[in-house]
Amino acid sequence: MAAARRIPEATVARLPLYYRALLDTADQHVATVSSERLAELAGVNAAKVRKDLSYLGSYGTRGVGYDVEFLLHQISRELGLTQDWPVVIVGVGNLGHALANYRGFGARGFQVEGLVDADPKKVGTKVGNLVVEALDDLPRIVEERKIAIGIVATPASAAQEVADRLVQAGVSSILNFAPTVVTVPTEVSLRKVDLAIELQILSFYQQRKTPNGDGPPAHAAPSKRARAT
Amino acid sequence: MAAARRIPEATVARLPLYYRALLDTADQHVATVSSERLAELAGVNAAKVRKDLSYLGSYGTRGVGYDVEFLLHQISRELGLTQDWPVVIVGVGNLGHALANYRGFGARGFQVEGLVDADPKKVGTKVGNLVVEALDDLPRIVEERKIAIGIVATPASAAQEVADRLVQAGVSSILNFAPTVVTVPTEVSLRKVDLAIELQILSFYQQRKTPNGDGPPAHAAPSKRARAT
DNA sequence: CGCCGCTTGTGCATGCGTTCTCAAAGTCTT
DNA sequence: AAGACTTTGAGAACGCATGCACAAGCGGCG
Repeated sequence: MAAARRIPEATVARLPLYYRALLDTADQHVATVSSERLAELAGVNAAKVRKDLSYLGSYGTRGVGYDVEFLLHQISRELGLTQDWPVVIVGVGNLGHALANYRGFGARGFQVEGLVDADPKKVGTKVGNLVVEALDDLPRIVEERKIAIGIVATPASAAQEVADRLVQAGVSSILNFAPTVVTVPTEVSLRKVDLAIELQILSFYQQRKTPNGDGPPAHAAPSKRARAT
Repeated sequence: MAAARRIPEATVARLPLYYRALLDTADQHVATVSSERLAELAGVNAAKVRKDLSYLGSYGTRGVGYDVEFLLHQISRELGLTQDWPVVIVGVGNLGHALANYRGFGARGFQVEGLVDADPKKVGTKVGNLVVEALDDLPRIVEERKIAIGIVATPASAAQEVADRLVQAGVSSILNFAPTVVTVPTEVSLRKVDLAIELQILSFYQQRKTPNGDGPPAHAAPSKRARAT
């Protein structure tokens, strides 16, 4: 079993897609899938599926396809889903609230085991079956509940400090929902989800579709100098 | 003006970052920024900033940098943020609720002008200052309010049908939050945000960090050229 | 007025990711 | 048991994105 394989980042990002597709397939009591079928379910193309899976090992059978249960096991092992990951959510506003109640996390082994907010008025209130705790208790919470993953769902202004505190408390992976850039030490993993940015990207392509007739002259001498002479 | 410039996808995805960084800069009454400074604020490197911005045009001044206001205008024009984009959210569960109340959208010109749910019990209830409407009213809503962008915040099981209905109703850009693959005609833009997938990606790297006893050796030589025959 | 220092814009090299293609390797059929 | 058929796994080519390095261009200073 060749350990320490180097799996490209792009492949890692697609493994959860395959995982989900395989779960669906298993639910329908299908024993094997071809790369073609899996590709269809995951919304990618077949060659990519095969190459991605080949990074994990030669788990397919030529002429047949992949054993669904076996592949599920391999991918979940690779993704670290064979264990449960307790997570803490910092910031119990609209978004934090929704995330705390989001069933999709628990279903994949991500149990929300802590809800934290800086606002004293929120501390002590219940969300689902959890009680909101104080930001200052973060180190204790993280240690006691062996939390490795933190979710930042605060306003942008608080995000960097919260991230710092999470790192300080011992968290080594952070998922940031705040609309701002946060930096963390290199040994800490960081991913971000920015809702407004996704819309802006859509807006870019949308705008190119709708030739909105009344378009103002592109070069509408916008204020400042900067282009004179 | 050289219209129809082709802007690489990777660049488009970063323009909102620059936009946000520039807004912050403008708030501090700073008139010009260098690519270096902008890179720092956006969390990328300076060469990338310059290359990205060069796709928009030669808007910088050598020896000086970029005029903040001018660049803001150019980027917002390119991203289509000079106009307002009414959006409709389908699915008023936890997530839909949070999205409906999320201030970040409105701040960038994305006004939520419709909330739709298939559940008759939810129709008629108020969320913020909007009343939830019926799924069947989607065509009317989209047309009357000139909505081009739809947000899917339903459970996975409903997502594909909702997407189909959105397209049918005339929406041409969709942001999908449901944890499933949805397909749309090629002329419709589609982006997805999958919360659980982000956590799974973190889990992958997290697992490689924590040498959890029975696991593979902790250090997976990162610089390994791996290419054994 | 010319020189100097700064910052942009871009050509180029490099690396990563995707896709095409096909031999290898298995199953199924007869 | 052998040949036909199917599907994987990987080599190779291609294309996109990144990062380096530097000339071109601009403002400021002497």
